[in-house]
Amino acid sequence: MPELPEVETTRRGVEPHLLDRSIVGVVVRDGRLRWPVPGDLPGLLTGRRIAAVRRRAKYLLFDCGGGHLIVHLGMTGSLRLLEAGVPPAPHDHVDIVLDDGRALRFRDPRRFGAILWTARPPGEHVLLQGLGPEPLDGAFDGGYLHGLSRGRTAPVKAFIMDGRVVVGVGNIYANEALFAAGIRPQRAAGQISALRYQRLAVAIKAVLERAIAHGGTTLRDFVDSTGKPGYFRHELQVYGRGGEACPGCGRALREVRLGQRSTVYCAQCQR
DNA sequence: CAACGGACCTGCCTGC
DNA sequence: TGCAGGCAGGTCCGTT
Repeated sequence: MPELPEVETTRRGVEPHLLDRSIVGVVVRDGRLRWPVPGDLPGLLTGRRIAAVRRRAKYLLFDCGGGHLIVHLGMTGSLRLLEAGVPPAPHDHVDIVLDDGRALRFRDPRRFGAILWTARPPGEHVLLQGLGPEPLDGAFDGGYLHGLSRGRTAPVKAFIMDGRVVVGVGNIYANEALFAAGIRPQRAAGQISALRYQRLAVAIKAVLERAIAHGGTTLRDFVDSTGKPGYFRHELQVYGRGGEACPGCGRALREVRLGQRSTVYCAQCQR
């Protein structure tokens, strides 16, 4: 599921309900996530007050004062805020129970997500080290992409999906941004001009911001903190539309596999 | 380093 | 109807 817009939608949904709430209990029904949930997570969290909910890349960071809970939603994860007494469904692996009786519930059918704890500044955690800039920050622009890409032979789509280059751009939005910028996904990253990278950086920012405004994209699993899907799916120009008419020129969109990922583009509009 | 394939895991859809 | 195979929003890890 979650690329940056879905994670940010989740963050915005849960934050107002968590700020200054205290954690009174933690229920781990299945701790077998991408990495095992720390066995002492209930002990680590119980009694702590949540001071902030931040996001770095696709990680949610819950500032608990004296430590941070790190949550990643993987491919199929979601976080919902539930009233007391809602019985758990399959794949509802972890509940964090708050002092108002409600619970933050983590669901993740494929268990590619993660729930970790760090007592250090979260940016020092091994998973957050070496990450590239946030795409919506000013430091991320066409000049940055152009400079970093010189000499690279990998396809530009793989380049912008590499978290060391820029974070938060997953398969859906990489396809969408490349279409908006008129760049063919297979083109070697190192042979794209500065001007075209400028267009690409603008396109990445625009598509992510629009997706956030629509509450993210739901293909199957993603729901926001209230359990509702995101509505950006209806705005997608190319992802999931292989064989359909290009919104720009009307020719059939092509669908290929690039780096084992479904890739859709218009051979006419994207060069 | 950079690039690439495989791995992790469950559910859903397609085609035989 | 049943079953095998392929595919899905991520990203780490090992090999070349």
